[in-house]
Amino acid sequence: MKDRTGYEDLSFEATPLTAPMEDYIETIANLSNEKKVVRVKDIAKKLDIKMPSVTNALNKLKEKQLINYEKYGYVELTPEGEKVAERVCNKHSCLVDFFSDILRMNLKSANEEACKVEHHLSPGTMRQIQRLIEFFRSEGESKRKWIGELRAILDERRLSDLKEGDAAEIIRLHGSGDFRKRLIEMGFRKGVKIDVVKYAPLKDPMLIEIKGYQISLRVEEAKSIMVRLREVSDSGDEE
Amino acid sequence: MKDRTGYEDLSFEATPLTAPMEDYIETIANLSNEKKVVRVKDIAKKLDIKMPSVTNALNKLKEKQLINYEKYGYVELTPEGEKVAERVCNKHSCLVDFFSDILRMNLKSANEEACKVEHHLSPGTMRQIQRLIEFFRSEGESKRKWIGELRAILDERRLSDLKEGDAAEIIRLHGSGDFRKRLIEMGFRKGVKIDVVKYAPLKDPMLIEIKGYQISLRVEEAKSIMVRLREVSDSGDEE
DNA sequence: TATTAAAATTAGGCATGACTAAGAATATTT
DNA sequence: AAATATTCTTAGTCATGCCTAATTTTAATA
Repeated sequence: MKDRTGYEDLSFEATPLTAPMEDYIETIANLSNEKKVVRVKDIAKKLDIKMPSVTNALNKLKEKQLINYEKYGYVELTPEGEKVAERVCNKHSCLVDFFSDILRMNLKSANEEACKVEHHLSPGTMRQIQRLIEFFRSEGESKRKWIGELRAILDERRLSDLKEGDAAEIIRLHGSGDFRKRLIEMGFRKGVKIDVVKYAPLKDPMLIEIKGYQISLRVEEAKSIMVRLREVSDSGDEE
Repeated sequence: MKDRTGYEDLSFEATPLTAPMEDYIETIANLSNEKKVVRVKDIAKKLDIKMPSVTNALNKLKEKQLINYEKYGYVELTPEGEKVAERVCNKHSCLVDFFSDILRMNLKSANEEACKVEHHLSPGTMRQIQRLIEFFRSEGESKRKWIGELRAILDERRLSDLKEGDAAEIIRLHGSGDFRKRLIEMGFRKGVKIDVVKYAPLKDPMLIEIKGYQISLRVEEAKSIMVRLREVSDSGDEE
């Protein structure tokens, strides 16, 4: 770090970015595509943190020469920053594909899970996941049947495992006794369609829609209802 | 947190464990199986951190009633701690299976990657991965062929992507010009077996063994040599 | 243009979780 | 049993990355 050597630049990119810093870069990249200019406020909102935290991070990213940024000004990625962003975003979308196309999770969950692990997987691992996805996507008659088989398995869930917006169809009822009887009386039978309207704030009673009626179920109860996902919901984050 | 309410216990398990804390629990569980007693020193060594850091963490885990631990004494998981450990360890081994059996990574890499992401995936995601693994393992004639196809793809790597201890077989040489010629002269031909002996400390020149000779290759050069993994190496962490 | 509103920054604080240095407790050896 | 080694803890430091409160700058409005 001594000056006067003429080699200061060599120390750049030496320290790999931390997970939160990668998140900043990723967020800035995404906002650049959505908006004309990227402001501190936008980043704070997207990451659900307060503005001073953003200002602080931006100063660090500027030091690393990953963004152009002047006090009270807008934020822009440098070419170097773009490179990082591309790397991170590629990881992210690869993981989203994995979680949604292969593991059959809805887009919202896929995105959330991708955000959580994208900073921690090595390039080698990502490459293998990428290939797995490509293989699943490549054509082939016998393959299609096989993938269908797998999806049947992956799409079978406990009702309690579904997310808001998921649509499903009853396969069977586990459990026994009074509760089971009550379910059957309410119309819970094989083939009947169910939509998950939403969860209570505490995530416990879940509100579902069945045959036009909305019913609130305790999560513990919903565990005994096996369903098959009808479509991988595209539930975007409707603001 | 005010006292005199008589309800202090209710606040336990309220805060979910952080990733490092989960690591401590996991490490303690593993050491319990390996050794008679678990000591601060063992944990420090396993996690590659210094002893004071361990002491510090143990005090926190004790507060959360996840371990039994007295000053200068041994460490033991409480029943509550065991529960956490089981949850974490299950995640870990499920991920190791995924990385090794499905993505075809060697055991060492699989373990490393599992360590990095195991704290970040939700139970729902784990369940889906679990099912994917089970599906791959379940029998079926046509399935076997299909899996073989997938493995052929996943086992094809650039020589530079292999890890220490991996064994492979040359598929083809990319690149062109002098370097390619030189490779061919040295015996790099389709079908020839290669073992990765080790990487230099800086990870750049890699030392391989081919036809009984050890050769040092620059990673950049090794990228042009496509190989097929011969066996998923069980390279344990030989101390 | 003066005033108000919004956005951004500075300053200072806090929780995590690592570290070093130094001293105390326990084990091992002689 | 005394001396030495090892292990462990305490005390204090540091980097991250978040926060709140207060201030400053910029933008919008009257």
